[in-house]
Amino acid sequence: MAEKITPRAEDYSKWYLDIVKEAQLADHSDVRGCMVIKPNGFALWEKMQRALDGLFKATGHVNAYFPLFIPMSYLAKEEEMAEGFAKECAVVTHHRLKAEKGRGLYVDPEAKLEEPLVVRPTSETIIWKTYKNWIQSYRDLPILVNQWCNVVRWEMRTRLFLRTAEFLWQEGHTAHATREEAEREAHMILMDCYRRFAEEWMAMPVLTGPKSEGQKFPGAIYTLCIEALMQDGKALQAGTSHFLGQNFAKAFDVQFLNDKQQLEYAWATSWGVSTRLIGGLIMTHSDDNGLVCPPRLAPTHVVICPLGKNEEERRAAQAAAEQLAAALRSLPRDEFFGYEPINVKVDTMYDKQPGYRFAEYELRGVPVRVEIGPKDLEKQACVIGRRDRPGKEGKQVGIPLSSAPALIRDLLVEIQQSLFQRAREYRDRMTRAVDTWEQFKQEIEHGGFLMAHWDGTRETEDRIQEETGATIRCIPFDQPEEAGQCVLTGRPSTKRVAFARAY
RNA sequence: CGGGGUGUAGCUCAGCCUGGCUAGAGCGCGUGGUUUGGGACCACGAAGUCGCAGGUUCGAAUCCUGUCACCCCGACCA
Repeated sequence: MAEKITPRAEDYSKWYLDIVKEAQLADHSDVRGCMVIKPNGFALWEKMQRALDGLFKATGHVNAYFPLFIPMSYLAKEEEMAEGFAKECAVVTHHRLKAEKGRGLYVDPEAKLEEPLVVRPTSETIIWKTYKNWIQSYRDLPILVNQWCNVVRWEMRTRLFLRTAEFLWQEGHTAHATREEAEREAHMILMDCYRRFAEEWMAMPVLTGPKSEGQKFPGAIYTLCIEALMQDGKALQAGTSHFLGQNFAKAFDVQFLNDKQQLEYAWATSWGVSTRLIGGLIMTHSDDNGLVCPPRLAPTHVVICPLGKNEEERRAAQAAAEQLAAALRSLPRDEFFGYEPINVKVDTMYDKQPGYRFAEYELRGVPVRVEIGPKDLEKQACVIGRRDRPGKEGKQVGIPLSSAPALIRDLLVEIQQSLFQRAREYRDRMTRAVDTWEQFKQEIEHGGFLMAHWDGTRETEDRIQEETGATIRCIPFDQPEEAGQCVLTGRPSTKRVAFARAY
């Protein structure tokens, strides 16, 4: 079975690419480092967008849109950011081509732009340049804006979803009158939007907390992150929320008059998650049979496969399937499914064998599959299989058609919970405390998060990375304070931090 | 940008070293038939200017020169 997918144990990154391909999520495009997101993959992204957008709106944010192109001089205004992104920017230098017979198309040298335009790698600069015009008084604050868009970062090595030259994301950019309010915002986004989304929708447990100085975003005072652990023991940065202080307000001279009639620079945050989350979702739940998709984000919740050896049997089975589909679609809408109807597909690939059809929907990650054949119809019943327990083993037979809709609905909720629980158990099992350098070097080879004391210096972090490939992923909020000694230098430390090798 | 590799049918590749007559296989695709409760089989069929441009030769997928693209490994990253 499942010859199309390279087993995880054999080659994890090949397995990952097989899943992306076989679940029809995305393809490599002809453009280096860029992907074509196929309808299945995009449907997943749309579900993510909808859930996240709901969380942003519920916390007072609104959507807007800023230009794709950023004048190079804007990017230059904030030094750390300029330095951080300089090496990976796509640049527009001309505004016209020429078409000539015999010579074809070429760039018109006459059409050189006075100032090069950078394709946004992130939008802080152009947005803060704009905010200068929006902000004069404390009464104009806060500004709580988000945008859904694409960005380009000219990466050397790319992998579908995890790192592509162009990717889709959302970027929130907020402006506040006080430091406290901005910091509250950065924390709130991380905990109430990103953490909740990761855990409650993606069923992906995450560590939450600041990045170390060495890992923070260029231009930020500090960066908060959600950090997940993939099945191969490598960590994935799944989302970040930055407290930017007054760096961008100062770079773009955004001052406002506070209620004491004093001029003050505005306080900023920015935060984003991207299509990388799709990569994280795949590597958190999927197995050697294909994609496993948590029900809350599944483009299709239920597939019903009517079975029959001839026209007659098929007609009867398909009628029953359509009826069940209609019953599922008309179940009362609830919060779990985003107040949308359950999405049901009736499969009619009769030219393929049943086994092929079952395997196909396992590849695609449909959480629940229903089989209705002549044997079931005799008893007005059906067979229900759950994707998180693939193959024949997870099937329940003889479920009466009349009670199937409610049962399937509950099953979807249960699958969601069970995926989260399984992922959390794995993550917890792969998270362990280490106290000596020998232990550290040995344990890092087995992947997972190593909770170790660190002396807080950049030098130590760099040395650990050089020697082991591991970086500080997160300084978890919920890690208790305790006296200890740095795992490398033996210098005093008050808290363990999470080390891992990462994507 | 350094090191390695590959461009032949929609996909994966063989053929190239040692030039030769209609350029092959598997998968996929189409048609017909037998099948059908965990990835079926048979028959027939469609499909390639052999990455591109030169050169050598009676003759080039094959040899030579140039060029482009992509992949893998390193330095950078959501």
